[in-house]
Amino acid sequence: MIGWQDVQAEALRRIQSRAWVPGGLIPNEAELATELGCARATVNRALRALAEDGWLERRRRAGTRVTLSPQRRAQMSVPVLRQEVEGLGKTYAHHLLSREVKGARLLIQTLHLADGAPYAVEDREINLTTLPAAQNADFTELSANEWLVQNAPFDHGTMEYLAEAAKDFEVQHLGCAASAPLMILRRETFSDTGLITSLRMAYAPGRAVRLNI
Amino acid sequence: MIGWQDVQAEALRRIQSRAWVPGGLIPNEAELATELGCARATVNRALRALAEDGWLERRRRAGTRVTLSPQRRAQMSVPVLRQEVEGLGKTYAHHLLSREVKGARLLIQTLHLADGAPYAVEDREINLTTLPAAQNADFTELSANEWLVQNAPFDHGTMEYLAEAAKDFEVQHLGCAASAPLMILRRETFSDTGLITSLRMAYAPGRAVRLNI
DNA sequence: AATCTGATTATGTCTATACATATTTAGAAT
DNA sequence: ATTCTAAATATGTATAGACATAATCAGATT
Repeated sequence: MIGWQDVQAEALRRIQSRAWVPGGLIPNEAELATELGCARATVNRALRALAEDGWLERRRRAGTRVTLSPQRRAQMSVPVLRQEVEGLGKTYAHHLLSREVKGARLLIQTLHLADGAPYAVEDREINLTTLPAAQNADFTELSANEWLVQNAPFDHGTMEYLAEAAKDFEVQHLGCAASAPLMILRRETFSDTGLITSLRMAYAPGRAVRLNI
Repeated sequence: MIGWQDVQAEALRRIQSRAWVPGGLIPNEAELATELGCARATVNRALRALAEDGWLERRRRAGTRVTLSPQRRAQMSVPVLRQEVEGLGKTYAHHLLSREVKGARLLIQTLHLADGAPYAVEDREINLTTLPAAQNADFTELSANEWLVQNAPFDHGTMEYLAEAAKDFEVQHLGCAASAPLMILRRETFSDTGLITSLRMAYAPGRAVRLNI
């Protein structure tokens, strides 16, 4: 019995071997089903998966084409520091450095530690308009990062990694050399009602952002 | 008529409202199908999609559970410099800086330009054992990056972003300050027969790695 | 108590069929 | 030629039914 993964593998072979040329139309689902000896639904599932992975472009009635330049996509999970640190086999801890309310904005600074050594410093702003509950949260036990993961499911957001020279504040808490090159993460997350939180995280030297492709 | 996207939306609502508690079992497909008034296949498609997005964990016979800490995943496309630069509305160009064969390794250095200004310098190594055709390729017209995209479909690979101080070689070609903080990309790509190519790319200051979540 | 065995069960998948929907194409009317 | 309209077509999706597969459970055996 031929399954959808077999169909997918065969289709991918034809794409990579250029039997199906980039930009060109491929046979329709019914034809492929007949040729490969399976139901159209099976072909559909295989081609849909390839389209999700960026190999094919599909439009009703217009048919299915091989993507011109198959942009490979890489996935990474949104970092939760505790898990990241514990994944390295180290013990996670954090210190609340400061906490201040300015109007509807709650400003928080946190130092994250791995085996007692500075791992990252975080400068966070929480929007109390969209998330009033944060006003009363105690971030000394549960870090703001973790509290938000548990209490504020988000809809969408943006992440941005930059290389910047360490600022005084970061030099002080990370214990790195003055203006050392640091990996900086900026992130903003939104719920359907608006901005929840934005942050700037500076990682201690040596931290890499790894992705699999 | 209730469709799989409706089922997905309803399930997501229950997850986010904690009607289905994190870590807990949810009703099985047959029950949900009866409750929502659709076929099991429709529920299956919805829950499968949620599992792919990390909201649910499914195992045969064991049932479906809400993921304890829904690790949101971010996607980015593997950068092809020409497209990246042209996406910024600038003109792309490149210079082959050096090309050398050392045994079975082809070493290539390339400077990438955006509107004539240095955008990145690339230090690449191509494995001639897995890709002998590269020996005869002319990388002055088509950059090594693009030549490989077109001629060496890869299976899998790793990417790693780092923040490092600019080396002399990079200072010289990017025209940045000595030991300026630079975003560095290391990448290795493999085919089923082994390593195809590895590279170190240093981006001119200010370049960010953006992801959507 | 420990181990094995078969029944049970929830998800995984395939099939045939049907209809929906977006698009294109061809033909008719202007 | 242009515009409108209807037919054709490829993908999208829903359904019932069937069997596959993995994990679990309960009972029997050692």
